[in-house]
Amino acid sequence: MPRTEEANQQIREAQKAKILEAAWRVFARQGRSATMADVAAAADVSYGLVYRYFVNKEAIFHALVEQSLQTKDAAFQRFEELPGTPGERLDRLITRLIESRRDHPEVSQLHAQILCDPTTPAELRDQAIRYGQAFQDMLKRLIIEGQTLGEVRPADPDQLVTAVLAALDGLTRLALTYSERFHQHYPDASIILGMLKPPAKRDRAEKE
Amino acid sequence: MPRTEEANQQIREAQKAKILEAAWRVFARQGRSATMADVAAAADVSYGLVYRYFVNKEAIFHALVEQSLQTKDAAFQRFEELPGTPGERLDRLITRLIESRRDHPEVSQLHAQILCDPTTPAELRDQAIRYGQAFQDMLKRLIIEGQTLGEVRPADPDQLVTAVLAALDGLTRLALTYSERFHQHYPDASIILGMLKPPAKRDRAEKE
Amino acid sequence: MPRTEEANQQIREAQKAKILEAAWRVFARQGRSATMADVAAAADVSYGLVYRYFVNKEAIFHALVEQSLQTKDAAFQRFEELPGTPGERLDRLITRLIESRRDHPEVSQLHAQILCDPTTPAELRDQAIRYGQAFQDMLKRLIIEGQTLGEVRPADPDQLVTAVLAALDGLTRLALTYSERFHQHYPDASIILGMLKPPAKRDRAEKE
Amino acid sequence: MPRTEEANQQIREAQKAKILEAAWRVFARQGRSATMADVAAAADVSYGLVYRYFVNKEAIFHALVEQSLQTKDAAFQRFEELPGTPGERLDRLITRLIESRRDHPEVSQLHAQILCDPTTPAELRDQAIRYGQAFQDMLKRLIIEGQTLGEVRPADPDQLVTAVLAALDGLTRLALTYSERFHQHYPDASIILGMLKPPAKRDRAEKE
DNA sequence: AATGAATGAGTCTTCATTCAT
DNA sequence: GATGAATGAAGACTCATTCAT
Repeated sequence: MPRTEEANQQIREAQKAKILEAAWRVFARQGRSATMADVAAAADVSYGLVYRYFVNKEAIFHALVEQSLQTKDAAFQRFEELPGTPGERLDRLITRLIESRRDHPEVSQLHAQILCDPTTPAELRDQAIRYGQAFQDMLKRLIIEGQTLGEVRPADPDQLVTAVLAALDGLTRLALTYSERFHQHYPDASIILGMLKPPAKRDRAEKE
Repeated sequence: MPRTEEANQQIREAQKAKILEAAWRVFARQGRSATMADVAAAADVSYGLVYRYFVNKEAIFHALVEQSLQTKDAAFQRFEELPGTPGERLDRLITRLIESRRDHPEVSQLHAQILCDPTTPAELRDQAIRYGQAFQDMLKRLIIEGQTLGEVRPADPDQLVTAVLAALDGLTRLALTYSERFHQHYPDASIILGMLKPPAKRDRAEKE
Repeated sequence: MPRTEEANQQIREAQKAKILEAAWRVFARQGRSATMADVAAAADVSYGLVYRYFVNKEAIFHALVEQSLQTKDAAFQRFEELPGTPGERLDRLITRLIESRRDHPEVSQLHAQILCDPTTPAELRDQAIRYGQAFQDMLKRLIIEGQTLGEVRPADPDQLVTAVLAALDGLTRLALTYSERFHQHYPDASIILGMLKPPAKRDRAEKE
Repeated sequence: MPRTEEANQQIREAQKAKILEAAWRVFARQGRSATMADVAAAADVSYGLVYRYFVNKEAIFHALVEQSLQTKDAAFQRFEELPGTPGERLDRLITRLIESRRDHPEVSQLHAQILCDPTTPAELRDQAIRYGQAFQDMLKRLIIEGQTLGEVRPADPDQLVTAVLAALDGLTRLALTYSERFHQHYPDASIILGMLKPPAKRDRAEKE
């Protein structure tokens, strides 16, 4: 007696989710060198089943990136609607990001792996790059607004965006690399924000 | 008639250098997944010859890290002897590092690859980590000195070190990832230094 | 629908047995220099499949030695329970061994190969050496008992054991080397037993 | 100023002898798996020079076998001229062989290696087999003569030859394999000779 | 839908042999 | 005659992917 079409659909979705969830863990830890067998084992699923849901290894990465994309997009969506001056909102955004990278590093780790590994196919890489775009756009907008109010350092907005991205990525990779030893010195958001804040009078005076 | 021992010595050094030079290019671009055949081809040398100069693939990485280690150590050595207040020297140090990462990214790239790839053997990883230690120590010293003079933001020195390292690493990886497209927005040193500079009065007032 | 676990179990055992059986033939003939491809081909199995059942080449040798170990141990076990005087039992033991080496030389051949090849890893070599120990012990016991009854030549039991072992090993290697041409002159057990039998009176008289 | 032709000739012979001497040691210990580099190093000679004197690795084995062939042939020649009854001469022959195998095992070891290693080319193998022929022939002759005098066990002479050869070969391989541990139990010649001596009366009675 | 046995192309490494000097 | 740098074919092992059940 065959299952109903609907029941099959549910099973399919559940299995796919289970595999993806396992893939998050496995690839975050072991990078692209993790094997399909690792994924299957982590998902507690048979070897061949992974191929029923994903045509190949790369497809899993696609799905992972896609998933993080959606999550982030939603998060930024919500963020844009929050109140406050641009400077205040930048504070909150950066603070939240730093905290989330410290406490839930999987997403950033996977991202770092994909971008760092040169064997990543171009298509997947581009997709991963696109992932940060929404964030970059928003950041740039906030920075420009903040600059008009004097809340943000008067520098090229694109450079400021780059610097913040770099710092965040760097934190992810350090966390990935040095692990425990590093957590003790995880920097406070205010330090990172120093890149955005207008310099102290003294500094400006010195430069002149 | 055989070559003189001296001539052989020269050939060996030249070949070893040629292979290492090729390895820099290949591994910086392709990471640990580059094959020995890639290296041999890049060095324009036969497959087996690479093994005459390096016992195995890992030995090449060791040699590369060792090489960068020496370069950096020497650079820091010279740096420590330069004059100026801690703040001024920090300025110069960071500026120089940012520039060198922008203009000669191979070293940092290789480093990022080795640390990022989870398959890197522990010994090699440790060696690569050691590589940054001299820099970290110096940075911390300068920061602490700078704080006593009020030139550096009054925050946990270890966190400041971490933040600077993260930003530099992040820049390397962004440069590696986004390549050309990214260079246009490569941040000015003053932005990165914003993490170290004392915050403007306004900020401090807000916090109180 | 997947196979039952039981069916898989059967397949695995059958395949493992098939590969081992092929390994017996291949390694007995070609020694440690036989390739994994040879084994796979002899087993009529793909290259990679051998590695599903044996982690590496050495593991196959271990399995082969282990297998012969069990066979021999069982044979000796049965033998120890047989009736007769020590001399009679020695006769039967040697006779049987000589015949089995003539008729089923694979085991002894593999053994000779492993011990003869200086590249054999120590662990495997030790295992192969252990293989003969049970036989040596029994032989020595029978010899000593036989000597008390005057059935065995009064000489150092260890030397007698060594001599018998040497003769048997020599037969194996000759069989391995000279093959067919040799079988016609394969010695009767009584000749080998001449090393154990008490010398004729005349001999003893001559020596005095 | 070129050397004289004669001087060159001398150099050539000296070098060839040096390489062969090194080859004896290296191949006796490591078998056919020893590398050409091993030989060159043992001869304290450059890598490429070995190829000037021997077209390839196999040629070295040929030369080694040839060399032992000559040595042995000469030894047997001398032996055939010695006085005594066949039985006495057998005693002396076997005794001497056993002693020489115990005290100078290199020749027999190399031989064992060549015959044992299945990768040995047929030509070389045949040459090595031929090596024992002179000895076998003499042995058979002595045995037959001894049998007419009642000094040797009345059995098929070919089988007796085979048994003696096997025992000697076995001793060599045991010596090669078990090394020191084995020397303590190295059998006395009289034990091996037991295979040739006529059985004691009791034995013959049993058989009838 | 699910399983895991089977395949084989790709990579590292060794070493006999060649060749320029 | 002598040297040792250079070559490349061969073999062990891994793992993404396919397929019979």
